[in-house]
Parts: sequence; structure tokens; C-alpha cells
Amino acid sequence: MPSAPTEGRASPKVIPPINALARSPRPARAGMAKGREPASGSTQRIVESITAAVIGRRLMPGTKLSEQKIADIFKVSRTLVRQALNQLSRDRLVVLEPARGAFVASPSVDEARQVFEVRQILEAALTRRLCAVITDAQVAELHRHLQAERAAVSSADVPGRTRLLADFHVVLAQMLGNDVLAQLLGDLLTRSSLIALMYQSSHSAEASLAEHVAMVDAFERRDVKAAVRLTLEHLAHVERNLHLRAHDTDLAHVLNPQSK
Amino acid sequence: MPSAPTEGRASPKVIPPINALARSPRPARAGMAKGREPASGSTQRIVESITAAVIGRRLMPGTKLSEQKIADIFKVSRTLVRQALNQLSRDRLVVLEPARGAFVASPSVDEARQVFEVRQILEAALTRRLCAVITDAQVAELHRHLQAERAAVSSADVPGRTRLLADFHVVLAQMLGNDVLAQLLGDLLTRSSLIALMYQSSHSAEASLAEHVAMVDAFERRDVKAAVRLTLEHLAHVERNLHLRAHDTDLAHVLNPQSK
DNA sequence: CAGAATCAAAGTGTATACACTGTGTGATTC
DNA sequence: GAATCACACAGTGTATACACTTTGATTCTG
Repeated sequence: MPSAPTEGRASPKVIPPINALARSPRPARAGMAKGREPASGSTQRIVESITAAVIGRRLMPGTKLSEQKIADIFKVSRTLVRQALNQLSRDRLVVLEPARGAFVASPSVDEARQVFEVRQILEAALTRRLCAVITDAQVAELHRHLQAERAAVSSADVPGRTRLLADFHVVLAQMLGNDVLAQLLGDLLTRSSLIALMYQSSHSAEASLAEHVAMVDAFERRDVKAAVRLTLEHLAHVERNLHLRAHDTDLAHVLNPQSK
Repeated sequence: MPSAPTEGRASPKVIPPINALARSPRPARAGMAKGREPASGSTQRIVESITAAVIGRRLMPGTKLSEQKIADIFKVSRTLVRQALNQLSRDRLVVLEPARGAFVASPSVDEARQVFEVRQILEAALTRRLCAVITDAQVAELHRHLQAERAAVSSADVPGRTRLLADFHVVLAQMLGNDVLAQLLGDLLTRSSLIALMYQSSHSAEASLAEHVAMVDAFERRDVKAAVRLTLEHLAHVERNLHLRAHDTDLAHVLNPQSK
């Protein structure tokens, strides 16, 4: 087998390989705003790097995550990589196919709808409850967060922007003081990011920001009705701007003769 | 140190050791009604056994889960046991203390309250939505489930009874057709079981069953108002019957001189 | 004799080695 | 010449080995 001079074997498909992991911008807690310390450190580093790479669009859905390659990149053994991949599979960011390997998850349309339905349920209730107990200091903190979002939206930092816009919702959950809820919502937001990426969300960052501003305004006025309505509308907008047609990872559809 | 004739070293505390794992009633899917197949099989077996042992009150909170002992019991290497313990720690059923080992979780009072708050949010919304779309066939299935609960409540099978009473809620979630929601609720119910066990719930199985019956009745009449009210009341009853006083794993309270 | 430092045993954290499954290539047969 | 079978390679699944941390006991010291 001639040719293929560089780097051993070439990638079999057009999907770009996982070299995107090589440079991870910041070493410290790049992930969502969830606190999970009691892990071996090294494993957590890998989890956060891969998470950041996925929601940062450097790793596309379907990409194979070879254990040995990742191990080489992070200069650790496959043991730690496997731990990381297991964690990621519980977060539904990767899927593990037995004896075949790990792949970046490709959420189905159904799964996308279900995630947004649960978000509607949780965030509507969250908004309603938070509106009743929010303090002036917390409102001020929300304003500060909006300021950070404005800065991110202006910049070209797509991953950072995505993360900040998602963090807004986690911050709300944390303000309620319910860590269980905050944790759950954080996981759902990570999945939402992957979904938005996969279905090419056309919802602009500016629109999200504007809706967040309106929500904070309602919080400031302690207007429960408006806050809940704005929350649900925001989620509906985001979901409606997804291109939720069969992106078909199913291949039952793709192979169907009558489809074209 | 005399006495302790059997089994090598004796347990340091009064907490019974993990030999409860030795006999696992059924080999197949003893856990909650959550479908998670793509794991190595062996690992999943261990996870389910430990889960069943915890909610079956054979493993009490705080019990140390030594990797080697579990490995010997299941006749596998520590590798698989570690995988299982990692999964369990993500389910919050065990906590992993770095370089110290794994222990059955001891949910704090705060965590208990938070879990029940999230359950209220999710289950109220679930009930409201399900009431609008439930079919006669599904109502019939609920009646069948109640029949199974009746049988379990009559028997002395405490673990089986606990599992069936919890499954009722998961079945509701599955009927809505939202797997994401069903999965989330399943996890929360597992945690609830551990909480109920830890805080010595005085809520009788009979009372839970009666409340389930009332809920199904409301579903059958498609009475949304009543169904939601009964759901919330049911959860409130269960929570109020927990002895949520400082069961103090905190030991900041226990050691406090003014506490006695 | 009380308290601090030392050391050994046990157990976790990570790496490495080996077995087995799945995949793709090449030879063989019809 | 096309399809099938066999084989080799890559890669995952599990076990084992080794290093380091924690912990309890023993000994040394004030």
C-alpha cells in the first residue's frame, strides 16, 4: 500500500479527526458551571476538554473518539481516557458502542424535543419560584451577567458566547439555592448546546441576549406572569429556530428509496 | 483484640459489612425501570446489585465499599468494580472520597428537600400533561400496576414493595413518551429511596398505595385539577413523613457542645 | 506518662499487558 | 469476473502490576 507518507494511516472519512483536542484554551474549568471536584483531576481535565471541544464545534457529532489517540494527546494511559468517556456517555455527550468505540453523540429529533420539553417544565417552575424570592443583590448580579453576555456577543468568540448564554440559565437555578435543580439544568443545557450545534440553530446570539434582558427586567419588577411568559417564549423561540428535520442518523430514512 | 472469630477482620463500626451483596436475588435487571444497555454487562450487573442492596436496606448509608472485596464477591477485577462505583457516584448513590474510597451516600437534609422540590416540579407538570393525552389503554395499564402494588404491599417483600411504589411514578413518565423526563425522574426516585431509607420514613406503604389509587382515579376522569392536587399532596405527605432532623453526617452539629 | 514522630499494612490511582471482538483486505472458488 | 471465505490488523474489554496516599500502631522523646 503506497502513498500515505505522513502520520501513518489517513482518516477513512471526511470527518475531521480529533486533533481539535490538542490545544485546549484554558486548563482550568472550561466546562459548564457545575461543581464536581471529587474526581481524579486528570480525568476531569479530559472530560472538560472534550466537552468544550464538542460545544465549541471542534468535534462534530459522529466523530469517533479513539481511546489511544486521546490518551496520547493528554499524555495519560487509556485507563483515564476510558473513565472520561464513561462520564461523558452518562452526560449523553458521547455514545459508547460495545466493542466498537466511543462517538460524539448525534441526538435525534425526538430527543431534542424531549430535552426542550423538560427544560420548559423546569425553567418555568424555576422562574416562578425565583421571582418570589429574588433579592436586589441577585438582580444586580443578573445585570452583571447580562453585561458579560453583551461583551461576548460582540466578540467573535463563538464557544465562549455559547457558554455564557447557557450559563445564564444555570445562574438562575443557582439563585434559587437548589443545587439538585441547578445540576439537572446544567446537564440539559450541555445537551441543548450539542443539539443547537447539530441542527444548525438560526437563533442569533443577539436575540437570545435580548430575551434574557427582558427576563431580567421582569425579575426586577417581580412580575411573575411576565417572567414565566418570557421564559417560555424564549425557549420556544430557540427550539423553533432549530432545523428539526430528519438529520437522519437513523439511516432507516436515508436508505428509504421513496425519500428522494 | 479478642473475639471476631469469623471472616478475617471485624467491622470497625456497628455498620454491617457489604456481605449483603453476596446473594443477588435475580441476575437480570433488578434496578429501577431505566433502560441502559450499552455497558459492558458485568459492570451493569454490579451497579444493579449495589443499587438493589442500597434501596433494599442491605447496605446502609456510610458503609465503605472496598473495591477489592466487591471484586472478590463478583469474581471480577477491580477495574470493573471501579467503573461501577463511578457510575453509582454519578447517580449520587455513593460518594467517592479521593484516595479514601467509596461510601454509600448519606444525603443531607438540604439535599433531601431539594430532591423533593424538583420532584414536585417535574411530577406536577407530568401529571398535568399526561392527563390531557392519556388513553383508556394506559389507564388500564395503571390499574394493572396498582394491582401489582396491592400484592406487594400485602407481602413482606420490603425491597420489592419499595421498587414498585417508586416505579409507579416512572410509569407515568414513560406514558408521556418523554424518555428524557422518565430517565431524570428515575434517577430522582432512586435518590428518594435512599433518602426515605435514611430518614426512616414513617409513610406507610398502604398510604402511598391509597394515594396512587386516588391519582389513577383522577386520571381516569381526566380531572386535571384533582390529579395535580393529588400528586402534590402525595409528594408532600411522603416528604412530611420523613424525619428530617439533623441526622448529622455533618458532625459539626454532633460535636457542638450546646446541642445536648 | 502524654504526646509527637516513624513505620508498616491496607487500599486507592494509574499504567501496562493480554485476550477477544470487529473490520477490512486479499486469496480462493464457482 | 463476482461473491465468499479466511486471515491479519486495529482497537476495545478485562486483568494484573506497581506507585503513592492514607491510616493505625509502635516507638521515641520531653
